[in-house]
Amino acid sequence: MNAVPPLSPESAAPEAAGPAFSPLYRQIKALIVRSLQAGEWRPGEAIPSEMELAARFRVSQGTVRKAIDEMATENLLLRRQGKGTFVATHAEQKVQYRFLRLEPADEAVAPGPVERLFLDCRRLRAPAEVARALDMKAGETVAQIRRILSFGGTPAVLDEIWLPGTLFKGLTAERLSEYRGPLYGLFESEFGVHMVRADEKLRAVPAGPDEAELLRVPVGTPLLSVERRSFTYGDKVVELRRGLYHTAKHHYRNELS
Amino acid sequence: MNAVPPLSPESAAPEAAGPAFSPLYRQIKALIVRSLQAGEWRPGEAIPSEMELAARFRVSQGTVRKAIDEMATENLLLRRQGKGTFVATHAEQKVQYRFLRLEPADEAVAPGPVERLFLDCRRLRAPAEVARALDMKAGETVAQIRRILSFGGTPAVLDEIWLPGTLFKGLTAERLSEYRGPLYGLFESEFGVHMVRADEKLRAVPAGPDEAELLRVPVGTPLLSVERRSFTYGDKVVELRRGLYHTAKHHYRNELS
DNA sequence: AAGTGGTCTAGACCACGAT
DNA sequence: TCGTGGTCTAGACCACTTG
Repeated sequence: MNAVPPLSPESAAPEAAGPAFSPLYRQIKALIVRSLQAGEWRPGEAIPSEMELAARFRVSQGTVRKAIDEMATENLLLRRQGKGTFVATHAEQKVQYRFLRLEPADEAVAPGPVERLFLDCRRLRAPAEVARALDMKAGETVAQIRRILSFGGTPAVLDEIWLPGTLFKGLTAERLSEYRGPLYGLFESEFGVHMVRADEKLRAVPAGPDEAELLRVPVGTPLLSVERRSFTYGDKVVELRRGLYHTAKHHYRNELS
Repeated sequence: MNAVPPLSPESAAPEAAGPAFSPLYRQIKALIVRSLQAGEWRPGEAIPSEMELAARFRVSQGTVRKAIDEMATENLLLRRQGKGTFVATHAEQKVQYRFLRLEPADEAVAPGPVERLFLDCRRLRAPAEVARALDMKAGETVAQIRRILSFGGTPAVLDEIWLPGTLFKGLTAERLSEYRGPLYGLFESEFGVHMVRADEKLRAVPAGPDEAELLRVPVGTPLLSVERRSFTYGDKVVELRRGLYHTAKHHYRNELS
């Protein structure tokens, strides 16, 4: 027994250009991703057990397992032995601020909670550059947020965030201030947009006048510029973010392999 | 049949504090790592087939496979379907400069080859800070290299590299200049030291007088400071490196998930 | 005790590369 | 054609969590 007909490897990619062969577990994975995308299971909830999914897709448990394995290493799902497999979430997670790589330079300093201050939240027509990065037409409306993150009273991050207007309709400064925890948690629960992965481009730049004042540093101070594009399911860009990090007492940590 | 006696799960971690249980495939993985460490197979060479390893360790092919799977995702090994499984190498690899995340900001610009210029290569007693980072006693001898990387004639990276003297005995400026390709390739073939992973701390800093001259930028220009510790098998630190990246025409790329 | 994910095995067959 | 890694299955048992 190989697979239920509509799942047979041939049916997946009959084109001449693409990969000629797609293993069964990848097709299962794609189906599970589609269910996540459709909101069949919400962030934080458990998905069906491996046995149930195996029965549903008419494959063996091992095949489902391999599909889930990949999704777990991509941080789409979270396995907990004895309990089940859960949809990853940015809210109420042990590791808050999953995408923030900034950490205290001095190991002795306890990290402490992050203070969030929202400067403004507006809706406007997307500048050409922003529209291009967000895969939108120039002139469509976007939401723009500016905010500051502080550690122990000292401002360390100045963020400028751009979001597609259609996805974030009722976004206001008020709702931002009320919400506790990371922005991505709010995006999930209030707008049903789950950030799955991101890429970043880092540069060292001098602080401009406005930025210097907001971060309380002299004009020209070197800052770490972090340009991030965030994606949901299906590799769709849903956020453009430009962060300026003051790296006197913090640094950006990265692991290579 | 579970395992050959000396591999029984119990024997792996009888301590009270540590993890009470270590699956068989992790024990196999540890054995393979030990063989790599001992140089049984050199970088670029093929290791024995899964079947051979299964016979050697008296486990099933699936168990060996899971061990190798983990090592492949950690970039210790490289699987090539139909050919075999190979020891990862920094030399003669498609992706040269595996640990260098700098790339041209303008996508239109072809990357082109990197030009390397060695400024000096000395042996000296390790400053306290360097000794601590390299897990050495203060005063032991270390090798220090300074060099510049240029792209298309424009200097972009100024590196200062510290290596334990005991591991890199015959290291001279001459041998550095002669070798083609990434430093880590030379470390592998000439000194038998294979870099397996690294961590980095990034900051934005102003260019000092010397640095400014070498990188041909004005004093005070913001530079991206990249402090890297590199590890061999067994999590042993074997390199400390401080890079200053000029990020006007390049940026440091990172992926988050 | 029951249900979940985690491990291990054994065997069949497929895709790929070299010969 | 052969040997390699890659996929898929089926079944047994283990470890962890909850009732």
